[in-house]
Amino acid sequence: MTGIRELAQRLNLSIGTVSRALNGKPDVNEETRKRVSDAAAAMGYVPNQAGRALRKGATGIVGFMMQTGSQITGEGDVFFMSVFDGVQTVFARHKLDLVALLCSSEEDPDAYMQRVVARGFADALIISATKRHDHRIDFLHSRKIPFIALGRSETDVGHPWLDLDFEGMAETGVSRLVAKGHRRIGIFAPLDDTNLGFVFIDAYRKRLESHGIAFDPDLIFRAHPNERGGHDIAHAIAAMPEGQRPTGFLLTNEAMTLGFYNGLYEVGLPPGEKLAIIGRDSPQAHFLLPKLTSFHLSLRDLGISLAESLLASMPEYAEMYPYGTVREIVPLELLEGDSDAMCADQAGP
Amino acid sequence: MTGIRELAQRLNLSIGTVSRALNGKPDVNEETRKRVSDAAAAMGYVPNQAGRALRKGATGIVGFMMQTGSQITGEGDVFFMSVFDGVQTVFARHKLDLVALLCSSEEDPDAYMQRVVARGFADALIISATKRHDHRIDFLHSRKIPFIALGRSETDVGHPWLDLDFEGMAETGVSRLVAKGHRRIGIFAPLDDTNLGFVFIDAYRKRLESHGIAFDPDLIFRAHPNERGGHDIAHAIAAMPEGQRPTGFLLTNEAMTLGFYNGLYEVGLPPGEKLAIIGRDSPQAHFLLPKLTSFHLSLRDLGISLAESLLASMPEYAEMYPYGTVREIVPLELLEGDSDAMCADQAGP
DNA sequence: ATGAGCGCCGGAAACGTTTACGAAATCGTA
DNA sequence: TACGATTTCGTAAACGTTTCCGGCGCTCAT
Repeated sequence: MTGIRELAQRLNLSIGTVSRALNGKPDVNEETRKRVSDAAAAMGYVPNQAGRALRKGATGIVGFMMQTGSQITGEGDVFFMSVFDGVQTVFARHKLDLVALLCSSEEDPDAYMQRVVARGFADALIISATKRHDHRIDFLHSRKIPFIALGRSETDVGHPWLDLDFEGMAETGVSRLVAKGHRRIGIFAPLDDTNLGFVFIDAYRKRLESHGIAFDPDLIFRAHPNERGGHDIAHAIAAMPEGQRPTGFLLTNEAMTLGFYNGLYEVGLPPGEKLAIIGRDSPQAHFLLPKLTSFHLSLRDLGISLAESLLASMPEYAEMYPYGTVREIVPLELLEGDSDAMCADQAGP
Repeated sequence: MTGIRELAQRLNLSIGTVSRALNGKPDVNEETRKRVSDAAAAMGYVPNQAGRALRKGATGIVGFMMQTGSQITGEGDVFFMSVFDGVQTVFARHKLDLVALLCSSEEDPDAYMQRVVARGFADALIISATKRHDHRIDFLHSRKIPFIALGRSETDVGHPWLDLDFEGMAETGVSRLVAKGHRRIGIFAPLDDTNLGFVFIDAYRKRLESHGIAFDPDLIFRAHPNERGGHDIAHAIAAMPEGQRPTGFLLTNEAMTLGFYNGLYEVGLPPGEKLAIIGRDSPQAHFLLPKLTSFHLSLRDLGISLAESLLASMPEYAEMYPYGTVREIVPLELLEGDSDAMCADQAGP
């Protein structure tokens, strides 16, 4: 292994000078700086992670915490991959490395996160799938670890977060379906205490009542937010007496939208005919028939915002991203399709 | 931050003794060892990653390299998540940490891997989606980094690998379809030079010829190995003149199987009626109608084997996993369904 | 000519941990 | 009692890097 010592020796320089040259410190001659970086490239020198981290007290690593375990995957996997990519492109500009930290299905997620933090593994963290009351937020705040949450939460320590506009989706979704004559509008909600569930149901209920429609808890369908969950809901709907079934449905998850579509075909309730659907857009959804009416969001852009907002809350990057502590709800775009094109007279009683 | 120094001071011990006590070294009194671990737990002491890594020359981290970028995701995401979980449960037993290294869509995967290795970020690596000729293998071997490949490759440095039994899938798949009267059997192949493509096509061709059926390159459908790819193939088939279409089809990818199914419904070629299908099993596939005939494999078990085989090739764990360097093809189980139940007379000329 | 200022570089400490080595204490045995 | 063996612990070096500090040589103004 070629360390900074070999490099210095070969150049007849001290290791201090070499280090300063490589790190862009001011007090080094430009010519020698070039000599150093040339030699470094030639010898394939890359600074040792551990040594640098030990001295600087920072690792240059940001962790993106996700859940794994096929049956309880918090959100769609495609979702994470795209967001991740966006985050990474921003961090790369600052020579920060992003790693995905996937908590094993056998380990407690909170304990896992605490271990990661205590070891000083990452300088900053991105957490997702925030619960209504989330210990992780308190913990990270008490340890003064820079972090950003993808998702709002009731536990608020003044930390930065980004979240999708679930209120907006509920409101335009409900109003759009009501305008088409629907009065029995079903929605999806997660099984656990993920915060988005509360937010979404609240907004849905309020908007219904503003249209003079009573809230019916039987129209809230709980499932895992993945493809299978969507499938399950389709079957649950088919099992209901025909008069009690929803005539319109609102989904906020990409994978679930796909599963729901397929499930409806299976149970003989083709989307757009027997049931009006507004779902979430995704690359895969572009091939659905009938064309899906959906809420669109660039996940890569979401990742970029996430990264920039996190950097804004880190002292050493704050002046490059002078956003303050961002706490923002990002809107989604409505893509009109045919899946909710059912007209009023078909819409039931 | 509470370091080993504070801990030692509080116990009136030297840091050396504390370290030995915590690391299970023999020359420390059992009573003091207990005192130390109790105090460590009470103070919430966790050894600093960087300090330990610097001294030991090993990080205790294993990297699982994946590709990202929604359009070129090498394999299904569900696939990775499940395998990852299996790997992690094994590593957890040895206090090894597994992190997912996702190369950004903007960076060269090879360069990314070299940076990771040169920095001494991970002690060992898992690589996947091996190419027919794969630089990564040569590089890792030359650097003497323990690694295992998920997938065979022509570049062979005597390294350990695990791979799925693509020959077996081709052989039983072809023979099963031929037995039902099919003579035009289509298969999927990846667009790039991923090695599995070559292996699969070879076995397919040989088995066809052993049945006296001529190989027809038009029956090889190239696409990305994901849901959209499956969808694309369905449309490609529908666009063919009816006589030239395959009457049977073989898929080796989970996500693609799902996309293919849906695509076939869209283009009016329902699976099991107009086209016999044998695909890859997945949790999502259990809900397909007609019931999918598929090759099943526990991805979690695959992950476990992967982890154990990697450990077997690491000197410090070799005696716990005395497998030598494993280079193994793992078989898949055939799950009989109805998607290939089409009888001979329907199967066309 | 002399001191201040500046550009550039070398020396050395420091980060937190592990581990080789030696020392002290205890024990058993001749 | 004396001496080797054993147990238990402290000391200090080492891992690779960054950064503070001091020093050299040079220029420029006094």
